[in-house]
Amino acid sequence: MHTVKQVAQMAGVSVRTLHHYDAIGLLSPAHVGTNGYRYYGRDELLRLQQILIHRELGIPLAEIGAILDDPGFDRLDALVHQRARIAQQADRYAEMLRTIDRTIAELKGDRGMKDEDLYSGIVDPRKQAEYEDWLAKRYGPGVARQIEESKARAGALPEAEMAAAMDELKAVEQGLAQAMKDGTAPEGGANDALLERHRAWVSRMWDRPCPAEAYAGLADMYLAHPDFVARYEAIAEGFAEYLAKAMKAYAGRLDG
Amino acid sequence: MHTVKQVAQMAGVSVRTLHHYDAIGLLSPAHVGTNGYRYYGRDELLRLQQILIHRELGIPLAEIGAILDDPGFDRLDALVHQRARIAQQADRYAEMLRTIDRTIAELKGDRGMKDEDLYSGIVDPRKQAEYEDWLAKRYGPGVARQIEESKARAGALPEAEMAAAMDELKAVEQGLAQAMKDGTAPEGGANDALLERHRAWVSRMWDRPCPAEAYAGLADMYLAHPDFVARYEAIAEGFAEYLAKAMKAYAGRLDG
DNA sequence: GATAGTCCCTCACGCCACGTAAGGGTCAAG
DNA sequence: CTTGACCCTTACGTGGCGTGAGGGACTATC
Repeated sequence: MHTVKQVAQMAGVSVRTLHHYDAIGLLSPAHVGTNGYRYYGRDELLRLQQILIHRELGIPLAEIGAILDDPGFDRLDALVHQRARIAQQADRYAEMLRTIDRTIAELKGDRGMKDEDLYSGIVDPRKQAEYEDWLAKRYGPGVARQIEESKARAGALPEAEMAAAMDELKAVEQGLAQAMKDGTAPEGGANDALLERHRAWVSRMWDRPCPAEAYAGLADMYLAHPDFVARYEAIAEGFAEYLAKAMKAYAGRLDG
Repeated sequence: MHTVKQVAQMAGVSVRTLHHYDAIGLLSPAHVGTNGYRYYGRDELLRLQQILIHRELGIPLAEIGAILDDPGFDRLDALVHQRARIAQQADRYAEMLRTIDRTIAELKGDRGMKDEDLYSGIVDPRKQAEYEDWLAKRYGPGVARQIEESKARAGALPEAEMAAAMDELKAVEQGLAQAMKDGTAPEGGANDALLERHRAWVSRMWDRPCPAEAYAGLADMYLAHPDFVARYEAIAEGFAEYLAKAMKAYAGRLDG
């Protein structure tokens, strides 16, 4: 059990903020003493973490409450989701850095930089005019026109489909990485559901079936090339090898 | 000269915001027509960029105005400064990601995570008491222990090195993606510096030299495998093909 | 040259997420 | 039993806009 000040210091918010969150029913203490003191436990700390992550993403408090109190709310699922959004923000910052660099270069050298380029990465994607378009594209109508547009550039997938595909890939990888961390053996059948999703994903991206041997070959290819290794090692230490082993074992079972 | 709406769309702010900035004297139009219309020029766009960067860092508008209007203010100098702060923020996001990952792991596995660890990266460093400690840790002593920890897992790269490698890869990719957006031809020699960095990176990861043919082969491999295509298309539409072309052309020049 | 559609303007009130006192209990250490 | 750091509630203030309302201005088309 922690007092307001303890929680405030840990979480980097003010005491007033905790009072406020209590007042609006967003975060109530686990316990209130007869003296009126607020005491917070582990669960409240976790909830506060969620609140702060959401807040960081610019979501209004009322909405955060609605999300967290939704009966269908799954903490794990939400975290995975928020992780992706945070990663997006991180990317935005990376682009801001590049924009600043280019602006610096221009101030020094006077090379041409288009006006709108001044803001790449600084623009909050939520506020960009295309955002609603994007949402509509992703969930609603207007798909027809969109497909036409994206076919202009041959071979490329529509953005929405690509985003969905990346999400799926990420989810599968996270699942497998977790399995590794949990000590699940790569060769066992415990990961088969995830591996099947992975294989299906590959097949979708190839736009043709991915039989067992091809899948096993892919595993070898992963290990042989640094970009893959780097990418998977970034997810978790030792993950590249784990993934390759799991894929080959699964392929073997498919063939068997 | 741009109207309010044009500027608003470029910069990702609302028209109301521009009105507001005008009202408080933070950003005045270059010109106001007899009809009262506001018109903004290049200088104002640059100033707005500065404003938004500062705002992103949580600096109040009044203070931003004071900073920008300070007679000793040097745009270049300020940009360099802000760059550093943005980079710091980016680091914070990276740590948030790690915190989230650890929380995910804990929710699944119930392994111990100290209460205060729930907030590492989420805490705004300005508010955290340990901020100075953190700086000391980062640049000062205590480095030895860190290195020891990361070498615990043999064979794998130390985390720090991996992070640096990923940064380098990202930088190169971003640079090439930008070149593509700028209309630079993939086969021309304009990207050679970046491509050499890329080849050197591959070689470092392989831990053996990467001759021209191997590099060209890698390009083919990129195109042949969905994970790569997906990853590069996520960076920018058409980038997978662009990168492959550039790599092969560069390999050709190396050989020739 | 009328009509419609899209832009632009100036008030002016409202709102969210707290900040900031004011006034007063509580608790652990010395 | 006092001191000082903590806790409480109540209440008003503030920053950075959002969101109309009401009304001109410009462009295109019929």
